[in-house]
Amino acid sequence: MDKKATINDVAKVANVSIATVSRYLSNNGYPIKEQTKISIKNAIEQLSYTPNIVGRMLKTNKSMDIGVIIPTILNPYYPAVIYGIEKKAYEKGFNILLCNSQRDASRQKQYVNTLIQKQVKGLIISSIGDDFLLYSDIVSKGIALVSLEDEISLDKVGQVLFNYEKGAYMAVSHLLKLGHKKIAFLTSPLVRKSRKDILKGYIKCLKDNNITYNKVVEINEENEYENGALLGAKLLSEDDLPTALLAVNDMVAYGVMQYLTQNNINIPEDISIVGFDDIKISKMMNPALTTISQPSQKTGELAVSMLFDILDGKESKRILLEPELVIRASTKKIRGEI
Amino acid sequence: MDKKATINDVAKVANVSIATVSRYLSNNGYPIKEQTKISIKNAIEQLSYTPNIVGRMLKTNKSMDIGVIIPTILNPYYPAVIYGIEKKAYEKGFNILLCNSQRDASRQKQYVNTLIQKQVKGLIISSIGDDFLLYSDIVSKGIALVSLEDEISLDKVGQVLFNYEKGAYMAVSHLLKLGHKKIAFLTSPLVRKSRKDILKGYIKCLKDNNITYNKVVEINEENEYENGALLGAKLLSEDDLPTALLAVNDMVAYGVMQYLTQNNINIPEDISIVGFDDIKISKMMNPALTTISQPSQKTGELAVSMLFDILDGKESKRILLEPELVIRASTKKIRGEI
DNA sequence: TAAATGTTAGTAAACGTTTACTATAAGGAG
DNA sequence: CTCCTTATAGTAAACGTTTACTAACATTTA
Repeated sequence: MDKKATINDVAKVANVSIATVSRYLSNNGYPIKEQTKISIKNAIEQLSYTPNIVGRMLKTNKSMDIGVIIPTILNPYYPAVIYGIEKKAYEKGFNILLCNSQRDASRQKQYVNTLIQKQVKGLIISSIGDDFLLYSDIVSKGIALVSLEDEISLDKVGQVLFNYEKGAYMAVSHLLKLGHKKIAFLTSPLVRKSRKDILKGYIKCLKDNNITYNKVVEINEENEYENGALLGAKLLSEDDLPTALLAVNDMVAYGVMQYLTQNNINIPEDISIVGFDDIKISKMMNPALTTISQPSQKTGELAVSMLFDILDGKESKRILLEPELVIRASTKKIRGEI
Repeated sequence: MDKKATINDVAKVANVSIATVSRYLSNNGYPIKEQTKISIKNAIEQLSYTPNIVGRMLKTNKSMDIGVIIPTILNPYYPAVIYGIEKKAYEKGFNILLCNSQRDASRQKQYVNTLIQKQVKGLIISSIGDDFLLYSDIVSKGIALVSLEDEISLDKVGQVLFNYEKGAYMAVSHLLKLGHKKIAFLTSPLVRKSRKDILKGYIKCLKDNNITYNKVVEINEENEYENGALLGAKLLSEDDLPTALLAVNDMVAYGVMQYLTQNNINIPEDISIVGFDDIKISKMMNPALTTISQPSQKTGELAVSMLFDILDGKESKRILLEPELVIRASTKKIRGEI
């Protein structure tokens, strides 16, 4: 708990200059006598000296941190993304500053500011909304920026996107093929572009198949866990029940499933349901959830690679990941069809 | 992308000294003329200046980061803990450096080193194992340390513990009350103290109730998601099947449930199962999982409070959280009993 | 009116590093 | 024996802040 040892202390004990100690530590080919090396090594041990990265950072301006801003860590989709990010970042010796915006724009802005001030090398953000000024501010500070999911109309920004519209289209197609004609879309607030795209895909597929029935059930709450019950209740309160559902994400789907089951509606016998994301547990649910797979871990890994590419001065890219339909037990042919 | 503006640039533009700018920024009662304030404000805007926290940190030695090391982010228990940590930390203006040890001791050690070098103010760790040296190293560097789940025999370390043994005892009691006499314990490698404690509770409860049947099914894999199938297979490969199961955590329970269901064993009709953790989705499973509730978010919040207490020089505490049995649908009276 | 006080601002020394220069000694080339 | 090179090490100036001193006024106070 005493004062931490610095490079000066080490130099004094080893009876060399701080430059030599610094060189010893940086371990770049600079030649140092074996003798000297040993005494420095001993001094370091004796003082249990640890380099102060803050000092180094100030001098070299080489931060080894990347900021990560996500809307919520409670939807397992994001931990999976973070897993990918952390994995790749660790390989490069980078650390992650994790920020949870809680889907709150001012909180997100505050986090961005802090991260800039902390001199992060890069920033990966799954943003609440399209805040052009925020992004350009980051970029103009020389910080590599990668956006997840939401499209940003700005140069020099890496983007790992997902074809939400197509995903929704595939989901609805699947339900139509099973004979469903009354398909509802259950969703959290339609604020993010990704969600709006899902809506688009849903509408488009219905239109393309000349289905007139459509029902969008939206609620104001952001908390996905509790949304299920709310959405379920709202759904059941109306007449003309659908026979199939598309949920904006898997978590919402679970909530709805649970609510419906509790209200004696069987899945998939009475109502089929398709989720969105394919988080790990979706295959463990009973019934296992049919869903649109979005490669979360890969998204994280790609984001980091892209970030390093930008830092290396390469042209910033834009990747559009394609959805995949994973058919499990929560969807089946409509009653009466063979 | 030009050179970032510094406090010197601001001072020059505003035509004042850097000291004045610094005072303006720190916004502590130091009196500054309105006139001066305005010109500084303008200069800052004009240059779109952002303070460099690294410079500040070096001078003040006041880091606003806390390191968090967890074994895996893929088990939703940890994101919930992180949620609690982040929430509390944000209130105090602290940021989180998230590290995923992947249950790998050397990786954990490396992360600890990096965090020390980054001058984190505190460190919250859910550790792989009991590495006394590692801990004392941290403490001796003046970094506040809080350990989650695992007990550390070291002064000055905050500890948020959980009564695993009692939890297991309660789980087994519950199963016994339902008439089960053949209860197996399914677990990932018994390396962490927490897991060993669960085993203890399991054994003790059986002994207290004069039950001789016991079966511990352990596998070497750490990946909880895939464990289920492995454990399930191992279980079914033996004769004398149990009628009830205790899983080391909810994720393992899901895996097992899924495997058993696929092999035409119904839960809870054929086999009852109790999990451990009560992660959010456990109530959304179908059947919903009976489990021992471990307050994840609260654990995170307590850890941060404790950390700040230590930083404030208060006596470091040790909190033992008590388990709670949450009865849901995955357990029922043994076949034949009324 | 002189001294004391309050307001406002500047100077310069840290904080712990890295690194461009510079310096010394030793060994080879001519 | 001079001159070059190579191996090794030191000096000191940065990096962007904060802050203890000091300074210059203006305003009270006695």
